[in-house]
Amino acid sequence: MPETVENGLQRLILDTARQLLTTTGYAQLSMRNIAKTIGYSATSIYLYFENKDELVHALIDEGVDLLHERLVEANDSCATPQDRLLAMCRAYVTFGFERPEYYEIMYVLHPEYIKRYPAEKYRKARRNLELIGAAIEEGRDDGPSADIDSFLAANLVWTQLHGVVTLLSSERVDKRIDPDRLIEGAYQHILRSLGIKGEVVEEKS
Amino acid sequence: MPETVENGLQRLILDTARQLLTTTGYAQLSMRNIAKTIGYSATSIYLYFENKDELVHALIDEGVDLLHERLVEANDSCATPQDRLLAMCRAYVTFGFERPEYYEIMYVLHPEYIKRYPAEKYRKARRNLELIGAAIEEGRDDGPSADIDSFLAANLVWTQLHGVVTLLSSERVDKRIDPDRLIEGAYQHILRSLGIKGEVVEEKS
DNA sequence: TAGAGTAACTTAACACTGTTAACCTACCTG
DNA sequence: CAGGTAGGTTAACAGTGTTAAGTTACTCTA
Repeated sequence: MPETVENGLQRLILDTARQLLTTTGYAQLSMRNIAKTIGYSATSIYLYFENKDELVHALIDEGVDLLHERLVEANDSCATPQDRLLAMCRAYVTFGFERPEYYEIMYVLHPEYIKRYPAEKYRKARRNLELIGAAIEEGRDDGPSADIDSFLAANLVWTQLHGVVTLLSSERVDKRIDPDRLIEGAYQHILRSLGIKGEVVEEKS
Repeated sequence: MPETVENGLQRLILDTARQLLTTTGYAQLSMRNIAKTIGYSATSIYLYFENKDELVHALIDEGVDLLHERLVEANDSCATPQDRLLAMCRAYVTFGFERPEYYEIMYVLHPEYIKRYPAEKYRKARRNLELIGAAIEEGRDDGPSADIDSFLAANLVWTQLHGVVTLLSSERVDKRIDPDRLIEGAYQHILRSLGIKGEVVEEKS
């Protein structure tokens, strides 16, 4: 029965859950597995989390923050709006492939979780889309339009990227399709449909 | 212990599974639930299906056929390639929303299933994309390009539609976004990026 | 200092899940 | 009539999330 000196068991549970999620995947993320690895009984978790959903919500929250960091980083690393948009698209897709477990609980898993997902966390998730929307807004050739339109456009970018990430990483895309070409094609697809004249460097691999 | 006169229990199991899937959703589709509704024991199912995966594969197969019918129907109902492409996009999205349980097992659920998904069924699923690819190929303004390119384009269309369907039906899209506008926007997105000059009728609702 | 209260954690149990092994029973065949 | 087998069954295993009840051990108060 180990005892944490610091903030207590809650932190330990969350850390273990995150580690278990990233190493063994969501399928192995059970209350009993978490408990076993920290040497507590499974029911102890319920002293700090109402149920598994709430625990997963906390992990989703971490994932949203993680993605946000990456998007901000991409956004800050480029000067022009076109480059910023493209960099954020790349950052999003990279996140999807590098942290599939996070991506899964954030955007793929059954929305039983989401139903009870607190509104405050929704707001955090929305920041990411607003970041994309801002780049679109600034990058428009024909002056600024209504805010809601660039937000809609951001959502269209999102759906495109989400489709690429999920279908590729679930291996549902035909093997004759080169993943990189599909991804780069999606970027071109996005830029062209937004009327942004930034050309994508042709793939070479 | 009811007894089927026709092809036997296999058919009955499959019919019940399909009905259970569409009425109560995948979450309630358990071996014991299927067995209970037909008045057999759960283990009887294993006399006709190796495991639950194989049963789900059969249902996926039905879903693929169902979607294919709808796409062919859409394809046949329009004259120009542009209209055919748009009609198929609409048919795909409509299928996704009208048969969410089928869509879920076909394109969303965890790919543990897909891993063992037989190659023959992969081929059937590919027909749907080839249908879209053909319309793109014919609709191109600048003459025919290589076959693989229009197939890639078809996959890009697919990822866009898939993203819209999954994010909308999992209620992850911001409530300030009108679903219909997002969907129609996706169609415009697709047509514009493909360089197809067919204009989409402006939404009015 | 004794007693009460409570915080932190445990075990046992319930109702599920997919799946396997062993069994039973009725029928068909040599 | 004996034997094999097709087509079912029950019991069980290992796993899941979750709840109820029980057990410590520490702290605060009269």
